[in-house]
Amino acid sequence: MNSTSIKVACSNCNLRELCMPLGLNESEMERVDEVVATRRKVGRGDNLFRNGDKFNALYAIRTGFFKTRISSEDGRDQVTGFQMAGEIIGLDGIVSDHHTCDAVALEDAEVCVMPFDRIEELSREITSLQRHVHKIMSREIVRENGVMLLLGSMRAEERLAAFLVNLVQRLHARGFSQSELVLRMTREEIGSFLGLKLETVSRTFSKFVEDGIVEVKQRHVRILNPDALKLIVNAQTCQPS
Amino acid sequence: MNSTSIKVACSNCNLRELCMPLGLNESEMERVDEVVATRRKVGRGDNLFRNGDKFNALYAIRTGFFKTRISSEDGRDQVTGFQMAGEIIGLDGIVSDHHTCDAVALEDAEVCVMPFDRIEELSREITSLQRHVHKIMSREIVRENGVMLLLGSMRAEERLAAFLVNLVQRLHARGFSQSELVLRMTREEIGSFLGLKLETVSRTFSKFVEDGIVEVKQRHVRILNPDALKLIVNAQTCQPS
DNA sequence: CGCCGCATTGACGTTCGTCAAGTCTAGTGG
DNA sequence: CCACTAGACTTGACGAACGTCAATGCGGCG
Repeated sequence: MNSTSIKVACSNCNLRELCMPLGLNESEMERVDEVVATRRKVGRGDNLFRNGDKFNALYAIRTGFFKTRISSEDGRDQVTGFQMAGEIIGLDGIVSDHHTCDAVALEDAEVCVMPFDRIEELSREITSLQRHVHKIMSREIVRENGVMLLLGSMRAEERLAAFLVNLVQRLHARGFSQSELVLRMTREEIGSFLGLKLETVSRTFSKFVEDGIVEVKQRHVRILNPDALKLIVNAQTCQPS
Repeated sequence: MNSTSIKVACSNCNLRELCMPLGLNESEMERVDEVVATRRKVGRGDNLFRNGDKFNALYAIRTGFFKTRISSEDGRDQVTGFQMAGEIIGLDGIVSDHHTCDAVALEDAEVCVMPFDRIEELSREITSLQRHVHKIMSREIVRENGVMLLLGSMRAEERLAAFLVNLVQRLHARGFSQSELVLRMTREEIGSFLGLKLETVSRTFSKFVEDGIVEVKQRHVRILNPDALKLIVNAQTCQPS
């Protein structure tokens, strides 16, 4: 009953189309399985890694929900992303051999530990794995570009709408509802991610409720009018009344 | 007088410690030279690539200055970065095989075209090149994290100060002055990057001038008090008077 | 010389932050 | 079973920071 005996191979994992490259043959598949050295459980509120920690591995989230966060010298901090099952965290550590952000579990979680040396070694031999690693990093760059657009040019309503649309879309890709979701983070954490204060997040939720776009009961959100939400995201700045 | 005859090999390029991995032996060095397929000149105002273009290559900037920019559906756009000699652009294109941003030359420029297939091929064989490619991508992720912090939690003065400190530091690493710089971009482009309007950028410059921190004459900036500038970047939110 | 794009400056408005009071919910312990 | 508490959330009143609009200045170039 130790962790190796109950080990689920990547090749059997139901998240494999999220984590792994497509089109591997059987022998490649077996070798990629070996990239996952161990699993690690992270309790709610605990850090998977912290700013300053030595970088050794990337982590594939098997279950649970994380936030990543950076802090400025004077103590302000910024949530840089929320990560869910099938997503990879730790890429920030490659450049300097040390992590530059904190990864905090927002609910009890389990991750696959993938030592980076092993990833590099294997991706020298398996072309599709190499390409996959490059894509994962590029995807993160493109994602952050999108967040920069959000933070640099959107107003509160647009930010929150974009946030909800993005979350629900990612959850849907994992088999959850398109219209209902449970937020794993507080208003303050949402605000930190969106560059807003928690009160503004709360007010904006209330505004959406008034407008009949969503129902909100604490962290439970039901999207009543997804089109309206998407419309807000792409809103021209000029709307009469 | 054609482009191959005047070709400068990476191994002789004075930017090699910025673009290339360290610690290559001679034969590796020669092979890495071959990653650069051609050079390409880009006139001021022209695009190196555009959103939607097929992704083929990464580009190392030899001379000149670029901005990268993404646009939302409704026409707003966001400058996602300014790039100078020795820096690599095009990483956004890897994930979807198409570029997702525009790269525009802010002055006449020349880039080294590095077909990505060739990079991948060679980095399967030269471990230090592989590691180098990973670091470049990770560095970009970390850079964008920093921009998110800036956009999400800093006020106008802090943003502009951070911008100036960052620019001058990168220029200094290239042998330019620590205290003097010529901006290659308009106030509007600075504003777009920092999530501010051009008037706010202008006003904030004027404020810095009043405070004796910088001298500004159009795009010419001289930093009189670098410590004050760095202090603003890390300022506690509470300052009396 | 006159034009044009870029930059500066001022007056005013909007959005969001701040501060404070109060509500809801889940969890604890009597 | 219910009172009690702590943390998260909501709501209102007010103010600060930044955006908007408009007038003006400046410098380079044909």
